[in-house]
Amino acid sequence: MDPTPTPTRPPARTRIAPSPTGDPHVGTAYQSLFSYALAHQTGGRFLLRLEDTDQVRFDANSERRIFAALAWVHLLPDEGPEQGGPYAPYRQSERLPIYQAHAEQLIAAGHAYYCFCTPERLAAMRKEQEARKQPPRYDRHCLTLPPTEVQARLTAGERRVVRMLMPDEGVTSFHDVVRGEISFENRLLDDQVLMKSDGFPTYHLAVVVDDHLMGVTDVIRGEEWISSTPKHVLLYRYFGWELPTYAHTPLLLNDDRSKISKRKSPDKTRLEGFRERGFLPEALLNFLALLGWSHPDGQELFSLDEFIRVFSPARLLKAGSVFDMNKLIWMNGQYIRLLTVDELAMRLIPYTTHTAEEVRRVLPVLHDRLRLLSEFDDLAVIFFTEPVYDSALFSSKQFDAPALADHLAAARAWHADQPWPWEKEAWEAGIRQLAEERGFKKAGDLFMLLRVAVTGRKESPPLHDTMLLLGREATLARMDAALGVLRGA
RNA sequence: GGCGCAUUCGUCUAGCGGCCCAGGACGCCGCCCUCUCAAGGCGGAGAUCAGGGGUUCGAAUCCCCUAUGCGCUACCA
Repeated sequence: MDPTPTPTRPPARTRIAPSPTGDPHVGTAYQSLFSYALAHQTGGRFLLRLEDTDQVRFDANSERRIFAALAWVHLLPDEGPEQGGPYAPYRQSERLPIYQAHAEQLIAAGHAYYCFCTPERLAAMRKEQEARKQPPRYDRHCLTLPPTEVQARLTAGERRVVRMLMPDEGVTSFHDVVRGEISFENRLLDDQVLMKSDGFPTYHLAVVVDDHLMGVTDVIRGEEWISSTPKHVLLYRYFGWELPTYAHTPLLLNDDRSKISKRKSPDKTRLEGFRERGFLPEALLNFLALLGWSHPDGQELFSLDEFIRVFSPARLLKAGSVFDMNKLIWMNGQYIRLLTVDELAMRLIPYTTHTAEEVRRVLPVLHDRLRLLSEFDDLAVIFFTEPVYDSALFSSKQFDAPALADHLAAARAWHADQPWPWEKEAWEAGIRQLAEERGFKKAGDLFMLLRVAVTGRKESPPLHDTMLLLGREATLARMDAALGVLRGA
């Protein structure tokens, strides 16, 4: 039984390279999903590399949280800062000498140069270019500095960056697995900063050096990186390295079709938020897999293992997709229904104030009513807390309050006479007969009267189930309490 | 502004020249089941395949143009 791509390719080494700057992002799980699947379907490895090169935005807690979030969605890396690996260290901040050496190699080869321009000068230059409606690009002021002056300013310890020297002409193109050939004119490329003045590399240098050194064969990343890819391709060429395979995935979108953002979609960006609200990681993953990709057989519900089996980057779509919370919630309900009572009870523990025993007891009647794990306590409250009656709920078209009280009293007496436990068929027949005797136009109205009396709500699991779960004494006591309200009102 | 990428029901998508006056899923509506709410079952509304030109006997599918959207344009990733 193997209807799917027996990969006829060497093992893939893929990576997710988040920057630890805050809340673990849904995009990280989205990208990881594809990279994880490709690596594992080819017998390769999936690695996590921390791109902590921005000292300004760095957040010390972020790494731990990213790792926990990936663990939660079952996308643990095979190599990374926590579990190590043959290409450690996996934090870029611990690889500074490597980037330094590579930057110097580029300078020596004439593919990069030192730049001493101040932020002020660059800002002024950009402003002027903008005013003249020209594309903002570095004017290469420092490219022509005499070598002796460069040397002198270097020894003086002046602040400087290293810039990449872009070719003046020609075209840089690369093949993208999902979009085909993409080309950029070299003369339009800016002389990118490779090494910042604080000694840290920029993304462009670090990603190329590390992907190569770590043996990454397949780069799967978001579409927002397409524009920078020519710079990366040029770097590979300067270093004389073999290019990885590129696959740029579609973007996750806000409702207004802009790139998904915390500001516009606060409920969709934080991975921890999904966990807090009671989404199952397998449902989130399944949902994410269906954004920008579809199962070859049209299946909507499938496991991570199944996804690994059939995933192919070539089936990735080109257009971005809006994250539809409605469908995710539906899918979560599907996954909840797939779980056994015992499994579900275990999963509910972090979301409930009740004991595992209590959860297991009432779960059978709540199972089909749950969409989010966090909804459990609200649904279960009828079993654990005495109802606070809203007299408006008792209102009936047919009877006034005193009449309802009489009916309820009769029903209460009838229940008290029944041998416990109340047997379903007999109980239901009894209620219907009582409804008829007491002149109810619809038997359903008596059921509703009892429902409100016993649960304090107009919606609940089937009444008989509910009463059995509550027990004889509690059920009768609640009827008495309801009677009090009805007579007082 | 420049460059790049994209464009099938409200949303996620199937489709890779004839099987499509476009199929599925979520949502919505109705019906069934039913003591309520769910779950489940059945059915319905919903897309002139962004627009316009080609190519072809035949185009959602290939080519060109236009429009629109998005992305990038930092010593952020």
